[in-house]
Amino acid sequence: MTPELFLQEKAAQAVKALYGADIQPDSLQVQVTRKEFEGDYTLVVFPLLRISHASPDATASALGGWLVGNVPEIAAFNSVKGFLNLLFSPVYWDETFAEIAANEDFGQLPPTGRNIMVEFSSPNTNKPLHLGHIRNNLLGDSVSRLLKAGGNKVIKATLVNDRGVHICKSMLAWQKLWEGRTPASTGQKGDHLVGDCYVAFDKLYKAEVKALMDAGQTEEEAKKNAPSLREAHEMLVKWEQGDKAVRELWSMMNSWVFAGFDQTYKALGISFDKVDYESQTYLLGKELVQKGLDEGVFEREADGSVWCDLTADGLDRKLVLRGDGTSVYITQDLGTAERRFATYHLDSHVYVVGNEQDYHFQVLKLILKKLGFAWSDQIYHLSYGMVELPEGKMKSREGTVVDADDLIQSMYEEAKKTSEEGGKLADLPEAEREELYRMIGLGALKYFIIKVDPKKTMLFNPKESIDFNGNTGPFIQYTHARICSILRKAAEQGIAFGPADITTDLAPSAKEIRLIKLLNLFPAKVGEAVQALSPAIIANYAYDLAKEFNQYYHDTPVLKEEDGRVLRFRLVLIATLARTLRKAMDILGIQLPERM
RNA sequence: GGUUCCGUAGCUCAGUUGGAUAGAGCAACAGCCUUCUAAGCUGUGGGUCUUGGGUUCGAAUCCCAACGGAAUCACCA
Repeated sequence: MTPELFLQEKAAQAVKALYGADIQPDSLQVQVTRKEFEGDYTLVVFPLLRISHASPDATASALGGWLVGNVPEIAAFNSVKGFLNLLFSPVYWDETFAEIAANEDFGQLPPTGRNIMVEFSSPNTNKPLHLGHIRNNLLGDSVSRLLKAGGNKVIKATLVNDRGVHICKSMLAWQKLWEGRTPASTGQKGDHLVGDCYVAFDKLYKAEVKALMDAGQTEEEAKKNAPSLREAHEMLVKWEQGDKAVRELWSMMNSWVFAGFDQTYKALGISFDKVDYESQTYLLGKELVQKGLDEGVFEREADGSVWCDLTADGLDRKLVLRGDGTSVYITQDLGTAERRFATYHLDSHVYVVGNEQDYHFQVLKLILKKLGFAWSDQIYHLSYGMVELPEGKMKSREGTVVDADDLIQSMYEEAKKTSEEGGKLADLPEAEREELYRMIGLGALKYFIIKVDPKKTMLFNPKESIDFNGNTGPFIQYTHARICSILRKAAEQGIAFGPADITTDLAPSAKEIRLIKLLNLFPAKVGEAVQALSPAIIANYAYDLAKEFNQYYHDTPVLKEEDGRVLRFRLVLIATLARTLRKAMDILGIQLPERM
């Protein structure tokens, strides 16, 4: 039981005993005492004044007196302006800590029996991944880990957008300009090669548009009439008809992109349980259109197109099937959602998709609800904000995108540079050092992205690069490495320790109590983060833990402690701290090195 | 114009179901390596929480309005 719940319960008993009133324990407000006051937890007594009919201080004193007299765990109290500060006994903290230390899975919440699918990443196969995709990938991956820590069964899924006119554009440019070039022949990563094709197409297209406009066409006409765009559309039609040559070219170029993506995913430490390809799912959802028509949820226009009228819900009319009978984006999403809930017996489905699609998901949920699917309420759009550069939004056409591979590489180099300046790893074999640089660089990148509340637009300044000091991934990794160093030395000295070394007659210092209190918060933080689908909560918690340790470390020389029992107590404390840090950072997908 | 989201220190961000004197980091300045790793620690300066109302014992937090910024409102995905 958390101290908060414990106090609420005891305080409710106190109110009953003193004033004879029955109140709900959870209606009482208990919070961690601010550090400028003396105490561990604080009960806010204002809401109780109408029951006590006394002044805030008198009420607080009466309650405090009762609690100290009747609850052995509570050692002392003081009251300040309506805030009742309560001090727990050292025994209480010893017991609390002993429970944490003995629980190998501390922070892992009990099983919920729920199956949750998390869809994220969902890349287009016409260009390489950039910083915006990184935010998506890291969020999706850590939310998956978070939900797992919350006791759920999680399926990580991605839907690769491998078909459509945008891919045809790359294919066309390749045919026209670079036929014969392959990743093998150029040594270029496949996704970058195909991305270059896409850029080349755009250049060609723009030149054609300009030429047409010079010849007297309006911009609108020119954009529609540019020959390369027409060719791309023809190619898409051929693709849909299953034209052999087009399909072969398509498969080949897609395979290059996949190989490139795999490399990037591997570098990011991200994997999926289930990969869907849009080329195989884009026809899904059409039978739902019929169902909708049968049930009168949809209506058909004279030209054959099918619509869903959402104006009564404050939205617009939404097209769900084109006049020519082909499906649109949302048709497919309706179909995949239905199939997934049925196939995987999902209780919930999280979509990690940028906030530019807020409207789309609003519509998706609403239509599914109108179609009578009870699970439509269990669809969560984890909507995240854009990553902006100091100059504003990233624009691929203006070459202001931050490429994912480049960024990962530069993080690695930064880590290597910083580390070599310190020179602490000189004795390690090269391969191990390389592995550490990779871990630290990636840790810096991941933490930088994840620590920000998902829904906020965030800013990335490439010139200032990502910091390795302060509230950063490497700071937490460094803290862990320091703890490991102490534990290593203790082992060298032959000191054995374990949870059994925590006995109730040891009085933890004020700083140790702060650490225990903080540790104790972890499961609640996980619960809160699961509720909010926000790994940022865990990131900021891990930072607090690390910072608290660093302050402790600074003036508590653990290994110099002469009293063997106190020494072992402290070793258990920091070992538990390290374990909790690992669990927290595991939720973020960040590895913690033992040295750095 | 409709809808949704955001606005906290010079900059990047925290801030729990409304609670005490609003917190970190970066940047600036001043200290601390003979002591378990200085990617660290300590200190100083820096705020009309965009603005104005309202709700109440109490508001950065909840409600309304205004201002500023973003996204979206396609037979694109």
